[in-house]
Amino acid sequence: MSLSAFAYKCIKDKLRTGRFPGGTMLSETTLAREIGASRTPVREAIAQLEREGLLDQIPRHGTFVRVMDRDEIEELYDLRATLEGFAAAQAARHITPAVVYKLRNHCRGMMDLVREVRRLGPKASIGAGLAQRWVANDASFHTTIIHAAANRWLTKVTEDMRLMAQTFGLCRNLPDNNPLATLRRTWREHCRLLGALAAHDERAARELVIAHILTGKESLLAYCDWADKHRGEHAGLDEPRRRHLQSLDRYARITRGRKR
Amino acid sequence: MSLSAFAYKCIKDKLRTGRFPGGTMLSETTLAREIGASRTPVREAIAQLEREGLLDQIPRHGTFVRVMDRDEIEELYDLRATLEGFAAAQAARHITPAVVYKLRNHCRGMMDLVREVRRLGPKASIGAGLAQRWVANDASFHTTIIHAAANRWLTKVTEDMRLMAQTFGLCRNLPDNNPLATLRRTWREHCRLLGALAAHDERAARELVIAHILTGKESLLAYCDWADKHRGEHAGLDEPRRRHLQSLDRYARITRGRKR
DNA sequence: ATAACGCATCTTGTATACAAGACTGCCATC
DNA sequence: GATGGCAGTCTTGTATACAAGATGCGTTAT
Repeated sequence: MSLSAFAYKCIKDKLRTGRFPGGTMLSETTLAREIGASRTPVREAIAQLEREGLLDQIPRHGTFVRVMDRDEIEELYDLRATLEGFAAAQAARHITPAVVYKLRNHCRGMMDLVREVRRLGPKASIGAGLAQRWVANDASFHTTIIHAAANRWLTKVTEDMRLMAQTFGLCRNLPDNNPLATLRRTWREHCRLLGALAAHDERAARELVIAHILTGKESLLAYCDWADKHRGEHAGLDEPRRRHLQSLDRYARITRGRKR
Repeated sequence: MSLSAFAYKCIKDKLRTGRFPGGTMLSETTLAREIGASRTPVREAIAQLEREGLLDQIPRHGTFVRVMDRDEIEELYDLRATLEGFAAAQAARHITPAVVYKLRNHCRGMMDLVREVRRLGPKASIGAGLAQRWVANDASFHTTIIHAAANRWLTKVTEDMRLMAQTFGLCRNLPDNNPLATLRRTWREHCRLLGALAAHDERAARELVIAHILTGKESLLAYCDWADKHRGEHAGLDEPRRRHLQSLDRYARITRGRKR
């Protein structure tokens, strides 16, 4: 594997796991040192991530982790709904028994998760392990459908969108106060979608997916609003946090002076 | 402007105008010499064009101008139909009188084109100038609608798709044996779409755009089939053509050995 | 004649040096 | 005290040198 690819994976991982929160400034030199390569491959990785919409490179100023405002999140989810709706319709047309079987297994896996969460009690918050399995199952379900649509361009574009949703993704630390209900709803919607796909019902498949994703959008936006309202309550001023706020400020200043 | 951006524009232009036909091998060194820069900016430009789907870079072998097979063209147009359909629906929701006015001007411009072509007589082939104006008008019409949708991610993705369609774009040298009819049809469809948009009729706008693009797909595929059938009839073996065939061969050999 | 080997030359991948813009903080000046 | 300039140090942008894989062709051995 090339160093560029390695650097790309490194940075993307840190982005996905929240090690580099929005607004963080990334220095090519520093990253190169951390990764153990020269600036060249790091630069290529950064360029690619910028093209994918995860970073924002401002000439001669620096590259920053993009932050999405509320409108942008809404736009992203609207587009995702359209794309995955199309994917579902195409999948319904082309689907094979093997894929149906695979999707059914995913649904079964999610049912198991529901059972485990139910056993924890109605108010218990789910642990990191369960949350991770949940996210992985959900992602895999959607990805399977996208691939079943058998449209290479669609696959590429949609994967990009999913990555962004996941990265900015606020889903990761979504503090759901009723995970059992959310999980059951997700499971139910997946099952219904599976039914439509197996029956080759293009219209139903499209509409179910669109509704599914728009539901996700609503809950994410609700979380955004909640987070906005409770902003600034973290008065803990440890060093890295302070530095992050500083870089975020710089980013805001530069982009404001530039784009407006 | 940075040299990278300049190199990007240079290469893209040559790609769009058909100077680099599908299968051509691009050498970083050679391009750098031509552009008058070092390999670094050229490399960045190539990387970006690869991400956009116009080039195909094969590690340690070279980078080639992508060629699309029939299926891929079909997939591209299907996706474009979905994306631009969504754009039209959103545009119908958000559209302002100013945008309607702009679109009306475009329609008027196309009507002028129709008149000019009609004056040429029913069987005359249209010249390069007219063709260029036609393509520009069409592109601008669609782009205006996409922007009116007010979804930044959609704009980005769709522009990429349009660029590809245009580049591979076979539209450029589509030998239409009845340009007047095609032009009139295009004009009529644009007018009808404009009506739906002005009336804020989301459903009609979406369906009209989808039909419009799928019609384009059909005529392009028909041309592909025609070109396939008449392949190999160009027995003229001038030096550049020969070199191109050679590079195309190499490309085919490598990708075949690699992907299959 | 044919197959295999090796070298010259192509390709990209990576490291590094240097240039130049942009920010920061200090110091001198008003 | 406020303000303007200036150097040091950050950032990215570009050129270039070198490494290493891939290719093609000529030579040689069978």
